[in-house]
Amino acid sequence: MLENNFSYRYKKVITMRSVTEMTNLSERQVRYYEEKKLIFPERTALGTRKYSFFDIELLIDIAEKIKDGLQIDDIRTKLMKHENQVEKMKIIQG
Amino acid sequence: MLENNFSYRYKKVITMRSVTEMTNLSERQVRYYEEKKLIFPERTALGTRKYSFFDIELLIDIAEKIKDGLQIDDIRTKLMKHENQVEKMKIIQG
DNA sequence: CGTGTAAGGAATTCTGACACG
DNA sequence: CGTGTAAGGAATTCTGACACG
Repeated sequence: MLENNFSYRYKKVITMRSVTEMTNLSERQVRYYEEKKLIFPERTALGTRKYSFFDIELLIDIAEKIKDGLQIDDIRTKLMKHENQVEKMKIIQG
Repeated sequence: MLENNFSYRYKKVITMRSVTEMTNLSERQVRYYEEKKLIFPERTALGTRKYSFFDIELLIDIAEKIKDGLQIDDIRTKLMKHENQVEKMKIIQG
């Protein structure tokens, strides 16, 4: 029992199949969002994609924004902005 | 971003492949421990097993106990005792 | 008892492409 | 632009069994 809860959210262990089940997206959609640099799954030695719980959350968020009429490029820009802000907060807060 | 970190530990999403990679056990071993009622993976609609991070921890724990010379039946007994104690603590505390 | 292995079938995942609009 | 689909190959996972000890 050495591991801590915190890492579970970011560990890439989830298969495409589970991703489609949890997000209600198609494989095509999930791969397309990767192609468009919105998500970054890891690959096993044999090339199968692995996603984290965080990726799942992100995909659900992305799907919602698309449904609201946003374009993928804009979503990526927003995500990157948000990421930058998190980084800045970290630096400011020390 | 609705989900909470806590559930990640128990959600069954990890494939056999990842389990063997993370635990260094063989598929045979993992299935045998299930046969012996030490772990309880879920099944997808199509019959493939899914494990949680908690299952991974448990398997690592089990592997250690076996290496120490314990028998599987004894390990199961211990695990169940521990579980009962956790249950009792919950009742006592509230 | 706990684990390895070969066997065959069924389901998964991948890539690149064509299609629609 | 974002998504569906058919195509074929490669790797995964499953079960039941035989083996060793």
